[in-house]
Amino acid sequence: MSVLARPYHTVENRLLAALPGEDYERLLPHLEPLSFSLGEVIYESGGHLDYVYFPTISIISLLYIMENGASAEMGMAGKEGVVGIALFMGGDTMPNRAVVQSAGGALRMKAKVLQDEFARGGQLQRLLLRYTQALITQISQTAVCNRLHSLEQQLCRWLLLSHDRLKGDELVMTQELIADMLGVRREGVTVSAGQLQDMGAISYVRGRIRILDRGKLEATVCECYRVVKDEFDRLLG
Amino acid sequence: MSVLARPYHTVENRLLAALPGEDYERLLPHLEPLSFSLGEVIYESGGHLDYVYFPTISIISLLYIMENGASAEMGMAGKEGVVGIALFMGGDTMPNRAVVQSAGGALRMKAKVLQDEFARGGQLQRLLLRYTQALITQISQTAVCNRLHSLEQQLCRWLLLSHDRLKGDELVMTQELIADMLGVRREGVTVSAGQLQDMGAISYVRGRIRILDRGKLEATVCECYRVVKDEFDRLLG
DNA sequence: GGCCGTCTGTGCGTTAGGACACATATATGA
DNA sequence: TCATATATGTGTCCTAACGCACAGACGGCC
Repeated sequence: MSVLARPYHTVENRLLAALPGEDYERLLPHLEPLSFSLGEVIYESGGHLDYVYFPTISIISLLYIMENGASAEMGMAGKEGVVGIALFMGGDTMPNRAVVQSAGGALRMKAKVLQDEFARGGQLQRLLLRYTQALITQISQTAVCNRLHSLEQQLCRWLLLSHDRLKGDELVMTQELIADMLGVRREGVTVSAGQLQDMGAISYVRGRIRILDRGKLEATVCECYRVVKDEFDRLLG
Repeated sequence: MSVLARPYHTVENRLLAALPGEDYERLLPHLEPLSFSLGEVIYESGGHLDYVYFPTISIISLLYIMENGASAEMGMAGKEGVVGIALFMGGDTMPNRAVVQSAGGALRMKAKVLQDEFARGGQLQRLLLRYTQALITQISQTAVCNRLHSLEQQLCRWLLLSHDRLKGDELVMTQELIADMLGVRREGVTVSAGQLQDMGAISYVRGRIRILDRGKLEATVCECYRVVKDEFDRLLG
């Protein structure tokens, strides 16, 4: 079976698209398409997972929620990755929440099927581990960026990472939600987004962000974006 | 071979100590003890690794160094873990630096030996993956803590995480170096460390910190410490 | 049209931490 | 014993971001 003959939605996930035909054929019957709506919680902190999810055009945000309700994003997963790494890493659960940041499709696979396939030690294992390493870099860079860079730079990083995982140029997301992701005040996002809008990088209308000029975002962002992007390309490109 | 019959230094690394006797015997000839001195760089950002390192009484810090020289720690590894996860995750290198934060012993194993053993899919693979998941939680919590908590709380977290990995109560580390780890100014560390000293939690004399009262540190620290500690205990305990 | 809920814009006082400048204290070695 | 390098303690000013309050502004629905 050639790549072109694969169902379109399957190929849209880059991990699945990178599987050799033989592995792909074995797994195809176990892949079930589904659709996520904005804000949907895929798993809770410490919550058990029955499936792993391979996003196709959706974006999933990994958030940590503090005891006092404050939150901050540690990373995100889109068509380049998978949600539910605890299932093959062996820990079964993670102490964070996974929330749909951008509505859209995904494919799910039963935990048991994934674990069995992982245990074979083939290409899927290799891909999942490399993806996990890239995710570690993304989380690390979030830590560094949180420490050392301005809100405006972090917003640029977040917008660029999201844009890379989006189909078009429009992101449906209020400033309030972005503030929750970045772990900052909503007003702070208003100010920084206003600056990006003034320079013509984005337009922002009531929960709809449109990326107008990536170049301007890339000129404003800190090095953290590039580090993460390069590492994903290196490991999975 | 019983656990007690194992060379003392080997058992001091908890990952190795958790191996079944059969696996342990196969790997023992490939474990080579060595000693790290304070400040030694184990690998550079993007640098190739010939060995993985299992710390016994040393502590290794994983730092990201910015283009402008600023730095921030993303995580640390001691007797509970291993340095060089890129070798079994498949990425070969990581975009960070590993530096000896506390001098002491470790065991090293040739990359090839580790990779072959990992590919067997046995207990070592399981342990390394679970450790990696715990490390992800540590890095995530660093990101969240950097965003949401005070320098004093972060210093407490750092001291407690280090203390858990230390043999005694004394840590040889200047405030300057702690500042580099936490990604803050040296003066900020002086002030926060002064507060912890005033409350009798630690004593601090020219590059030697002594933990006097863990309880007081635990009363000051944010929830991040507990989340990380519990996750390590759950996954590797 | 008019109401209401949601989203965004803005202002103002507060605060944690940064940048910089020094003062002081301790170790080491000539 | 003195010089010097290293480590820590303080002070002053500055800035980014926070907390809070409230003013539009837009969208949907009656």
